[in-house]
Amino acid sequence: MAEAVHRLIAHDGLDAATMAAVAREAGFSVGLVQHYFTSKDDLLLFAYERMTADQLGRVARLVEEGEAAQQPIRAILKRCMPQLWPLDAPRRGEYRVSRVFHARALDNPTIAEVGRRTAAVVRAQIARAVANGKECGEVEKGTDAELAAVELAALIEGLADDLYREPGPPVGERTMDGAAQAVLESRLRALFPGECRHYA
Amino acid sequence: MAEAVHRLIAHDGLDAATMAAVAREAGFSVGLVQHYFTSKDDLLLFAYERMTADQLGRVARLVEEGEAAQQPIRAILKRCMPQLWPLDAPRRGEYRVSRVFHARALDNPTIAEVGRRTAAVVRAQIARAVANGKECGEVEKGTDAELAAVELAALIEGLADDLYREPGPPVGERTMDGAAQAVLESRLRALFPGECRHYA
DNA sequence: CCGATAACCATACGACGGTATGGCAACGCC
DNA sequence: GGCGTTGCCATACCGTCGTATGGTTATCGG
Repeated sequence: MAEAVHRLIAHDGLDAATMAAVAREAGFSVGLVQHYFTSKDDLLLFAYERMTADQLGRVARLVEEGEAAQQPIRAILKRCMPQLWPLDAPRRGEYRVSRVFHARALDNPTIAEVGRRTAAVVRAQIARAVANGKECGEVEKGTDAELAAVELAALIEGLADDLYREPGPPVGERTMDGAAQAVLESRLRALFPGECRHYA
Repeated sequence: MAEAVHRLIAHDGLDAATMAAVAREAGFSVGLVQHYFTSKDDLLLFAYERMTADQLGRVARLVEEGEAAQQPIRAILKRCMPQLWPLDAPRRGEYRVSRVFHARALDNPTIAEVGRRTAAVVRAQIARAVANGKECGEVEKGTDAELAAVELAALIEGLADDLYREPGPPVGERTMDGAAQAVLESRLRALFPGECRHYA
């Protein structure tokens, strides 16, 4: 059912995610989804939490893989962050859903809390990455990990908006896609200038 | 009427901005707002355009003032950008409205176009500021103005989200407010390291 | 002064969405 | 084998919202 909600919102917006539509999309009856979710808000909240959990899970897996392959932290971050960018169809869908809930969070404390928490998790993960970088020599000692995390997290979010608005084709003489990648790359290179001294 | 729409959305969300509510808030009858706006979408679009125009106008005025006072470009930018941040009540209102329309833009091409245009204007203004900075010595010649503009614009947007979520009080041991200011300050200082050679 | 256009209003209409209700089938415990 | 609990459904209900309609007042050019 959560998948149905996700599909509907991703494809046609929140208004399309009516109880009847969700039931139809999921192949059940309206009564059944009522049986599992006491209200529509419950349903939406569940779908939202599920999606954010998915996203965080994906990046966690990437981090794990990267660490296993002994990649430098900068490289890991560079692979993780575009996970939250609307670069292909499924992620454009996720972006759409996230924006919808972002707006809904303005008047729904529960949803706002989910958003707040995931944002905090993202920041914390980046901060940890930077701290680790200081440990292993990729990051200069003077760098403020918390501040760097705030910056990078904000950058990802902001660039995601631009990427959604201007997909593929050019803005000016460069594609937004390339610009976003370039900006991220440049900031990561500035924040992680060194080489890891642990891995040969 | 546009003001009424703005107030309602800013205070109670999009759902509160019903035709009847808008009419009541504005002190008119439902029929009258129908008289001026052929549909609700029209009304919302108008209110949205009005708000973005307001914002851009404010920024433009600040730029003008700054130039008149012969402030360095970095200082001007530093004063302009928080205009788009939800730091006080009216700007929190604007932020809320902008998020609502941001979501609505996902399924409404006209609104999306307005968002796209204003984002482009913001980017262009920043890019021009950077270019001017190169001219007058505040910015290093090697800096890519377009790229810097994309970065700064994205940064503002992303930080705005954080600021709305975590107003005033602390996250970790620093207020988000301070963190955002610090991040912006640091990036501006990195991108505008020099002094203007025109003004004594 | 008059007639038309614009400002303005109260209300009716039609549609739709979330929830409530009552009921049917199936399964498992006594 | 009965019986209650659970899974599941169709549909009725009620509120609300956007819009349509018909009419009333005011404004103003000729």
